[in-house]
Amino acid sequence: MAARDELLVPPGGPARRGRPRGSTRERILDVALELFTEQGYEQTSLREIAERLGVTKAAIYFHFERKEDMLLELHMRLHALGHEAIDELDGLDDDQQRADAWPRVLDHFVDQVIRNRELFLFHVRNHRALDVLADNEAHQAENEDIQQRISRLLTSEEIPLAQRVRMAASIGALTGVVAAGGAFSGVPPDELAELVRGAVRDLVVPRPLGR
Amino acid sequence: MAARDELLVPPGGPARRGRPRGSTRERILDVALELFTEQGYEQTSLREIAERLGVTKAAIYFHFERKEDMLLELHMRLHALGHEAIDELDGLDDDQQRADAWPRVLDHFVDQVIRNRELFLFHVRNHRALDVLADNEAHQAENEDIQQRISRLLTSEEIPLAQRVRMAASIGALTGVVAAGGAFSGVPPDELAELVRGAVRDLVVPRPLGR
DNA sequence: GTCTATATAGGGATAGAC
DNA sequence: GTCTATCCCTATATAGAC
Repeated sequence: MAARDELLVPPGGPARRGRPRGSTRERILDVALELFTEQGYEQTSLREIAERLGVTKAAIYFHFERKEDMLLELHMRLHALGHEAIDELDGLDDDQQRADAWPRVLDHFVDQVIRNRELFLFHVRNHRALDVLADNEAHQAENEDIQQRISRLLTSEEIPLAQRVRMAASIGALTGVVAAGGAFSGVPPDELAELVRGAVRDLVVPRPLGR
Repeated sequence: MAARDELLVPPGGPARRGRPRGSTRERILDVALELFTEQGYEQTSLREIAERLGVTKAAIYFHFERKEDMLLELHMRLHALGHEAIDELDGLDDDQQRADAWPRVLDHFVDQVIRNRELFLFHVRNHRALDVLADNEAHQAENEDIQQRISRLLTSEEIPLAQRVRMAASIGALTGVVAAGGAFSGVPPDELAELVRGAVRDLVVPRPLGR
């Protein structure tokens, strides 16, 4: 749990506790996050990362054995964001209950996502690239992520189709706002989160009275 | 207009009018669409496409001068899908009017997208890759696409933030359903489109009476 | 911790035979 | 229209000097 929270410190953020662990390593990850998000993992070469930092490729290999390991570390930070949602869903008995709890879970999830826009966007744009981590131990352990649970819910036959469609739509709506990137980058996270919560609620909670 | 419609014939579909123009070329595009969607444009090699067709890379170069040209041709087919929406938006005077027409435009757009799921998904997953077409003549001519218009609307200061957020969310919602891929692939297009229309309408049309 | 140099693999693209 | 063979470039990754 403590370890989980530690993953959430903002990349390159202010409070660097304990040993001043290699600022270079952090700087590499910062640049990697930025470029992976912008261009995609596979389109980003080590040379590119190294150049932007003013070092050589070989220098990077001192900090990360493989290119994959950067992807892995960034992905781990993201996992932490979904844990509350997972815990909440796991506490329920069947898929219909999980579907009905969706508005509540989503409410909280929206906050997490909006507040970690860049990390989330990195994930959205690279989730296919994560396949390369398939046979990585550390990843296997931490895996079983939200994405998978959600897919399972979306295909569950216990839930009416209309409800499943709206669940998929609500995730998409959230993603859409984050992916609109530039458009809302000036809006304070709390304000944006509130607007998005209102929107997805209308999407996912049936209208009370006749149209 | 006629040419535009012709682009919409289903890839590898039944009615092949005029000269039986090279079935090989069509088969290449079919495979390309599938692999580009699945793995991404840049992650798909010509060797891979060729292998699946049982030919060699060089054979592909007979039909397409450059790899880009496959991307271009698929992209062109997609452009056609957005034209009604563009025409409808272009008929209006200012951004606020366009924003208010959004529900109507979206209604129609949902149909187009759902009925051409694979092509749309191809686009969503590869729109960054389209940058390589930046200096292509044929593309320039046809360009000025919906994506751009939408971005412009989303950043327009004439439209209240809350409304813009909901517009972004509605696009995302549609994308989310399509991207959920497997989950709804069994559902007939018309039924799915109707469900999605209902959902995005709740998102984008303000609730009539007090909560 | 960072460098230069190199090994190895795979990509897109072209030439020329059939 | 499709093949074989090849060119050139860039990618990840490693070895070994400083």
